[in-house]
Amino acid sequence: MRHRLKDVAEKAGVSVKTVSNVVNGYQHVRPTTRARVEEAIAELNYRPNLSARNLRKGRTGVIALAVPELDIPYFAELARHVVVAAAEQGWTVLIDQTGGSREQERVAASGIGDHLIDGLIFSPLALTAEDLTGLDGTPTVLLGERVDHGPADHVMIDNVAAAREITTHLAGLGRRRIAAIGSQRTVEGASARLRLAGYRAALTDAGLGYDERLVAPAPVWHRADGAAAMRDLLASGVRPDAVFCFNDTLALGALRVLHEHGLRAPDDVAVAGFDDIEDGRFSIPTLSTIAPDKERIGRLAVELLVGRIEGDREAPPRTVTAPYRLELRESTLGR
Amino acid sequence: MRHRLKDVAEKAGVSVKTVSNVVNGYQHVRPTTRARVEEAIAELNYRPNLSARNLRKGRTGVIALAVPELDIPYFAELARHVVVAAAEQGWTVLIDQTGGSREQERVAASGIGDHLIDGLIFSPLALTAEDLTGLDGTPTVLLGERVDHGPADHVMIDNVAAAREITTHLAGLGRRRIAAIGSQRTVEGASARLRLAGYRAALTDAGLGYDERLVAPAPVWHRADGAAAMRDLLASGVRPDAVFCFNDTLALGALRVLHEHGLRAPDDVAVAGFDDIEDGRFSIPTLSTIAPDKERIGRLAVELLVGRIEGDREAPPRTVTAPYRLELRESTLGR
DNA sequence: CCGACTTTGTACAACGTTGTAGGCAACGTT
DNA sequence: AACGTTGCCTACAACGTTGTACAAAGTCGG
Repeated sequence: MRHRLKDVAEKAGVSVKTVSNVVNGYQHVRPTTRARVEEAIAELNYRPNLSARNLRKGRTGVIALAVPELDIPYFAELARHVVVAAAEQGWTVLIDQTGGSREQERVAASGIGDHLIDGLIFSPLALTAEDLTGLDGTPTVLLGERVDHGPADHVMIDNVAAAREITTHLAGLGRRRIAAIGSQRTVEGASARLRLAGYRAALTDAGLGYDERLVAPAPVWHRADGAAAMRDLLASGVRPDAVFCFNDTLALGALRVLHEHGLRAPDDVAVAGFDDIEDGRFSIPTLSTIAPDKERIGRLAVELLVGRIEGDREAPPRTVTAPYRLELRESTLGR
Repeated sequence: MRHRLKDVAEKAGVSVKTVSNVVNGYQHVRPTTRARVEEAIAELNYRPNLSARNLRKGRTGVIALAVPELDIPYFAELARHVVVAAAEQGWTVLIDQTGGSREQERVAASGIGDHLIDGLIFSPLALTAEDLTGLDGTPTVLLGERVDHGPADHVMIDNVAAAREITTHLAGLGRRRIAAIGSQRTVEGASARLRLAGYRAALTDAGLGYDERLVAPAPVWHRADGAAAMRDLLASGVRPDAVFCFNDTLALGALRVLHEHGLRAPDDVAVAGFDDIEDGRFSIPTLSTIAPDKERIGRLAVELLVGRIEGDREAPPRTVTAPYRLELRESTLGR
């Protein structure tokens, strides 16, 4: 059976509030009393009832992390960092999968488990800025590029610069026909738009023309979509000598298809990705990529959110930019 | 601002309890009253406070899933299935990462967020049966092979049979020097022991001798460990012509090292894994593996847990076995 | 040894919800 | 007309905790 403050109080011969004071580490409890209470707590294996505490305090100590899909490695890795950063500050993280659908995302945004959470770290795909303004005021931090000047705090990396940098790397290898995989025409495709912009800027920098036939769309960014896009590129006869994929899973799918066609990376086609997921360090060949500082992103998101929860909720939204690194491996450099 | 039952009640001109009755769908509320209340609810955008409801009802509607690491794809995929299965029955899932350490696992087991959760689905690595008996009686379902006859419900697949089957497949290809990667001598290594047993049984079936030098240990089962183990095997000069890796990430690491050594899979060394993670369908070569029915496992775990929460908590522990499939791909069959 | 102040502890109310008990109409039955 | 029955609704208490107000005990300076 679970025990309550009352049980501990009776056992220690003090009032309920005194036990509460001990549990919460208040001063003004005589050491002898404190010891007696602590003994009773240990003996009964007392644990506070969080629902009651939350009801009283108006806080739950739980924040939610909403991501499109956990089995996209990037989000799984990010989740780990968020959980760790939150735990350091005594917060529990509830992880929610939205599947990337607008409906699910709206449900998540408007209060997973309703009053269960104090704040939300949210990596939206489909949601628009307007969807977010309708929130009841749950403190929210956005990850990624979806909403440019939304009503919430925001952690991002400079997608345009990163995409430009890695495309420039491809051009620097002497590649002239650099393809891109992952473009999207939908509203959801904010990241895609930014990365495409970086890609185009790099082409201009390198004095290369922009050829629309070298840009392959991918509705979502799974391995299978990268594979399909690469197949289309090869079938269309445009013969790229390099491909910049807008994320790593796309790139892994593309590598697979190149292999199926008997083409070698990077000899025939250099391949670069974006995200630096674990797989890319062991793929054949290993994958050159943009490595966002995920640990930093997770930590910043938690800091912003906790600041919002405990501080001024009406302060203007802040946008924080996290650093990234160029991680060059075999898929562009060879062995 | 958030509204309470009381606000709705005042607006609708009824008592607080009547609003509660409407919210909970009780009968004996006149349609006209119900309509008036519902209108007020909509107008105020009322959401029940779960902490208060939980306090009153003694239930939170939240179950936790504790896994070692989310960025091990197997667990991420499993998590998705658990979340989906739970959502279908109206339960929210809180995902917790234990990191596989005994200490963290014990914390998780003894009540993540204390009274916040009604039950726990738990995939332990390091915890022993005794650790679990100490629980306060939070309904728990175990996943995986750790605790054979522990005090809790259990969902598993037949590891011995599966390992035997895939090893037999390797032998059936005519391979004579079949190595194994992933053995563990620690208490944590229950899965490792079972899979090793299946491997040995298959060797016997095939009339092959057991050669200890062909069995490489791996303290944890990440890609890097598979790579290290494969390197050791090659360096030791035992030259296997096949490897059964105890999970897919180990196998991907092994494939990588074979490639670095200029060996081809499956021509020189056939490679098989275990878990059927997404990566294995796009790796080069694609990976032959044991495919546990993860969707089924997730669903069974939720069903067992909910049954435990809502039903008889004292019933004897049940063990349920989920099916698996042999998924043969290029790493053993070639193209 | 007294008054003022500090320390230590207590009683009570409140957080928002739901279960229990019961009240008041309206109805049909004797 | 008196009665029990049913349908609809309300008042109250309780879940376990903590903030507020205050009482009791201890300490200190004069």
